[in-house]
Amino acid sequence: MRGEQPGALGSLRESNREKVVKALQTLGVASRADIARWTGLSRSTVSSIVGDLHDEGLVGDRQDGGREASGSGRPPALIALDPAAGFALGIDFGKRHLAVALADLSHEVLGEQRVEMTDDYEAGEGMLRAAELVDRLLDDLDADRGRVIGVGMGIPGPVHRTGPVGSSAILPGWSGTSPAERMADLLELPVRVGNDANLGALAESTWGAGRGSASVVYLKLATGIGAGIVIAGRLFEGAGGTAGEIGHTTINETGDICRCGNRGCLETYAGAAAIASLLSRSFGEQLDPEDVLSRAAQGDPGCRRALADAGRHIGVAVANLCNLVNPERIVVGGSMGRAGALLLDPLRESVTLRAIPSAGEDVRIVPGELGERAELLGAVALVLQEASLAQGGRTPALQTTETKP
Amino acid sequence: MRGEQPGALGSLRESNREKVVKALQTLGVASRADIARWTGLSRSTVSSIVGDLHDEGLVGDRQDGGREASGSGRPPALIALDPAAGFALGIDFGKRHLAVALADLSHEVLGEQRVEMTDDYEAGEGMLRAAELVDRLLDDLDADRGRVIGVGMGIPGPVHRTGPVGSSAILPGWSGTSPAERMADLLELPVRVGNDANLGALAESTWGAGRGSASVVYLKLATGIGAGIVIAGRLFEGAGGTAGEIGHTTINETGDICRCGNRGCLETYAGAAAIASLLSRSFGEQLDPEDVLSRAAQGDPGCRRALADAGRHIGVAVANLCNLVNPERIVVGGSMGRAGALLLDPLRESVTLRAIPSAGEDVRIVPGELGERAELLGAVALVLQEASLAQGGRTPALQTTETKP
DNA sequence: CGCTTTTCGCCGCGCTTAGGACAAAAGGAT
DNA sequence: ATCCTTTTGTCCTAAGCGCGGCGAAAAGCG
Repeated sequence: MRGEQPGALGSLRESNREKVVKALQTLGVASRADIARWTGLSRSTVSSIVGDLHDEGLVGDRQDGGREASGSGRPPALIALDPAAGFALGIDFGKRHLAVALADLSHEVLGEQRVEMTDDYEAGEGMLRAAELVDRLLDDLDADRGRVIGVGMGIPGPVHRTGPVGSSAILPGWSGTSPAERMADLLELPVRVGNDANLGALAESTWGAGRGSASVVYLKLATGIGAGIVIAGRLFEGAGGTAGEIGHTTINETGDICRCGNRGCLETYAGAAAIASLLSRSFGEQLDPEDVLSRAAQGDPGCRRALADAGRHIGVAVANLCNLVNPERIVVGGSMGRAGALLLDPLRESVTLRAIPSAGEDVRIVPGELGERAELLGAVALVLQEASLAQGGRTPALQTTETKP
Repeated sequence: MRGEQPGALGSLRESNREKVVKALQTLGVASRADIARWTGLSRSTVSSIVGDLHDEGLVGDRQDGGREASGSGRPPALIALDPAAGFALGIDFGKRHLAVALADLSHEVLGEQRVEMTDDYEAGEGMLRAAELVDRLLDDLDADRGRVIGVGMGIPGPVHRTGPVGSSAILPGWSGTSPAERMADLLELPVRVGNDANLGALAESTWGAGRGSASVVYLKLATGIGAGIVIAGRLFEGAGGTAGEIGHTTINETGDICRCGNRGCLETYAGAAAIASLLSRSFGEQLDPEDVLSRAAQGDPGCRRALADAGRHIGVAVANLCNLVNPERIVVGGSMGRAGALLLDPLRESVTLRAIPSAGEDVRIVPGELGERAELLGAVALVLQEASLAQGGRTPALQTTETKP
């Protein structure tokens, strides 16, 4: 808060610019007068700002479309954000897949590409493949690379703010590298990184089941179990960027050893791998998590029981989370989230039983709406959230590797 | 007089006003040039704003004090927020005591009063006594009641945002009432309520061991165990205002029944009452928490062991909290917090062992600095935090004429 | 006594916004 | 067909605000 010249006047202009851009994002196509009414600014001011935006090529004229019958009077000169003014790129590195997506500034997804990968692929190889995918996607969509304002990158596992990935046991090849920098070098674009649960939280709270809630926790149930916390529309990342690691909540102080080194973590009870291996042992045949889900859907009592138990165990940790964070809504996603009521009902029951009453009553626990696309869309959202359209001062897509969140 | 609604311009002015007030609150006594350097604004702007504040009687001249030897040059005309411009009142309702404090806007505590009460006194009686204490305090200090800008009120137990206290088993007499309204009626002043842990968090993060940290969790260890979470200087209260209830973290799914209705809560293991009753059973004589602390300090091995075990149990819950919230600092207060290293060392050890490494490394766990005054000062801080000195005298609540679609 | 240093008040400049005047472009009424 | 009303967009002016610069004031130091 010191020294740095914000150029106070400029900041006022900038804030009003932001209002106008937001109005255009919300209204889609609008006249200058519409924007003035929506923002509360005067028509003159709006006209001036729209002029700037027009000169910078960020808004374009719309030769009307359909709605010419709005009464008598001079017909409005309709304008809209130029979708081609900027793109946001998202990359999702999954355990067994890789996906990229491109969206324009109006939050419309223009295209996606996805490839399956071998288990635990090398980080370097994954990034090369991702860069290829990005090239192909941009080619296919005929999108100008220079107008990409940023890249969001989803990584499973803890992302420490200082750059290198922590001790992620899910993708061991990623340890010690600084994926953001390498990806930024490869793509020559600014890159922001988020972990899978945080991105899912962002996506569900922006477009999915968390829309409109002030505080949303996204629970990703898969091989690992993670949570992303969104408060007042902003991701809560904690001091070091590792907030939301609910999978390593201690459920039982003398339980099994977890890959994190602790004992009795939630993941050792309710992670997809734990469930599958439990059932494999009992059934005497090798099951993977997908098998568990499909057999449970077909009515297999053992698989149903295993999912219900997992739900109850997760409920213990979620109840603790409700006591601590008291969120308004919890959105459950991830591959195991598809189990639906089989898992969600025992989870809800467990939460009502174990959370203190007022916290338990405040929260609504709902399934996610975005499915497998949650992380990918979240990576896009990470870029759109900071969409620097608002600040006019240029430098949109230079080689500057802004890896700092 | 003629430009009655400058609109956005006013908001800029207001924001700079806020900066100047904040600088004065931080610096205490300062010259205009000091403020300019601190805020980054120009000397002219500061001079103009200080002029406004002076006209409104909010700042006054300080005829120097001591520090005249700061080099050669024209001596600065020192100014300071006029302490008499406004007061903040804090009331702390404890289990066995009642305390009130008065502070001025420069965050200086002008006086305190404290009385002991019988266990579990009636809410109505407590509030009457509090109102009497307030009257006496204002009389003693010769403070003008009309200049009290607000009252902060500390209550042990969950405070639901909608007003009435939830099922607080600590002060059963308070259930169902709306203490804020009753107190506001009694005092004829605006009242804000916070629970004890939240207030402690606010106090320690403003004046105590959490100064300067972006995210602080305050742990109150007493009969109950609670936490207050401060993120970026703001209290995080959750959707319903009950965030931070760490005392009811489930430590053992099949443990003892807790007063909250759940089983195996942290409080049933590490609450002061639980420790004392455990030791009483073993020792065959009635011990209260104070006895445990004093005997442990004198070297009694049983009491030391009990405190260490409590620290370890609390560490389990705190590790979970670190995984979820990833705070920068944890401040330990409350009556049991006085045990010092006896309890803190095992707690730290437990956290390092059980939190995921990156979260465990980020956090520093330190004892509180404010002791018994934490809640009381926090109640004052609750008022000072929202001190509306920043917005100019005119049109305090008229500014909000939002026209959203 | 003069020089340096630091502070403070005042003035003008540039930027921004709000509001009014004015032209433009329709539809409806006569 | 012509005029009036209505809505829109632009231009111009007035006012608010912050910033930089100038000069005066008030010390200490040589």
